[in-house]
Amino acid sequence: MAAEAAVPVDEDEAPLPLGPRRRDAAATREALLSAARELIARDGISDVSTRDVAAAAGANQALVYRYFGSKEALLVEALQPTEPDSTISETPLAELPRTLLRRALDPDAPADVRASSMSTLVAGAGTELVRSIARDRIHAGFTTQLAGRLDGDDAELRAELVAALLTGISSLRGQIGTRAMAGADLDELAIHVDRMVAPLIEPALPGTATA
Amino acid sequence: MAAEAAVPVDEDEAPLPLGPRRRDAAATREALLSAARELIARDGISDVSTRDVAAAAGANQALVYRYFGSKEALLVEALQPTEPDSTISETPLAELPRTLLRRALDPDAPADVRASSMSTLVAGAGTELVRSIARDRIHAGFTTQLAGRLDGDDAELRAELVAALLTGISSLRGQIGTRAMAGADLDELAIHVDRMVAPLIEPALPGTATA
DNA sequence: TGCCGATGTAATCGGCTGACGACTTGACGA
DNA sequence: TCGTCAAGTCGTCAGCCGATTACATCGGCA
Repeated sequence: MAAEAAVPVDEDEAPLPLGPRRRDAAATREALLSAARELIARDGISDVSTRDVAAAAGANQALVYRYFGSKEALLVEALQPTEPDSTISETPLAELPRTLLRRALDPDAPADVRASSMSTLVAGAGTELVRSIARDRIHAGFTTQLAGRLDGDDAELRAELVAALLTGISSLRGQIGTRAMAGADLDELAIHVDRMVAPLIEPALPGTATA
Repeated sequence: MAAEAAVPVDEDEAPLPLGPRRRDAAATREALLSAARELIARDGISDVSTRDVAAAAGANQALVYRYFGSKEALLVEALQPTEPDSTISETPLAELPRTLLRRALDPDAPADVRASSMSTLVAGAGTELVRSIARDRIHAGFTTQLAGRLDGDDAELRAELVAALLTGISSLRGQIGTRAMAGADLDELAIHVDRMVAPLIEPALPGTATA
């Protein structure tokens, strides 16, 4: 399954034109991380074992403990975002709901994106460790960024409501496979999401009573 | 223990989680089911073992297999709704969102209600069995009932969007414990939920294009 | 060249799990 | 009184898990 294990055209020096890359600690570590993200995205956090990760990475299971110390530490590092995401801060507010929706539901996204997505984290929230990771990721990577673009005093709550909606949609469509949700066209979904999110992100209308 | 001259048959299904109920097959079976629901509601579906259920029920672990045949069969029966719920069909549409929200977030609800709630089912969707149960439960117990009260051709999709929102809120507030969501007052939440759900349940506005 | 640390491997340990079979206990009827 | 059978108990098996240890091997450096 490891697509990069057979072709040693990676960084560093490449004095070996042929032959498998052996005894490369950094590459092995990265292969374990990559395999962990792949399995997390495919099977969920709670269904990942160190033996599966090692096998998928073409490495020995004991190396998980040499390089990460514990299974938890491996998962924590695998669930970290690989690169900062500026979607929320750069997308126009009017296009933001469907942009976020599209990204949350994209099944072809890279494994590291899917592994650390909100719905994957919520689905694997069986341990306090995963719960705290999910809490921090949603807060730092979603809530504060979106809340910063909203007006009003309860901007943070409204931002989390957007997160809740996206998480719920992703769960019902991608995991449970509810009929209408799984069969719906993405644009059709986006229309409804737009209308649901609008009251949260639009500035308070003067004509609408606050009660 | 020959002191009692007459043994009245009064302790049939007394809700006593403790007490040496001996040689009562129906009661033991029910105790196992009740304990399973309690543990599912507390720890999630995937964290329930037959030994834990038996211990919580004050029964022997082997009895799980005598009365249910397998762990799966026990869980399937434990996740069935104990009584039909007419909340969706009887509550006025205008009050429905906050009524459903209150019920989804009530931490004092009976164990069987919490065990078979949408968020619990979604959180334990690690196996295809649980996924199919969640699919059926949401469809029969929520989607069709709510969709039946909505107008328009995509009523089922809009009903599932309500389910997605409630599921997401319940997950973020009850499991992850996101800051704003966990700290928000329920009435404050209900105001936003009302505004989010309104575009889904209100009859199509004449001024809005259907495309 | 020969050493030695870094890298990788195999085997194993203790624990928990679902599942099963053999056994014991108790109640009830002939 | 005693046989029978359901109800409940006990011990165990096989598998997977995280984690650890002892050992094998490669490769750079003196």
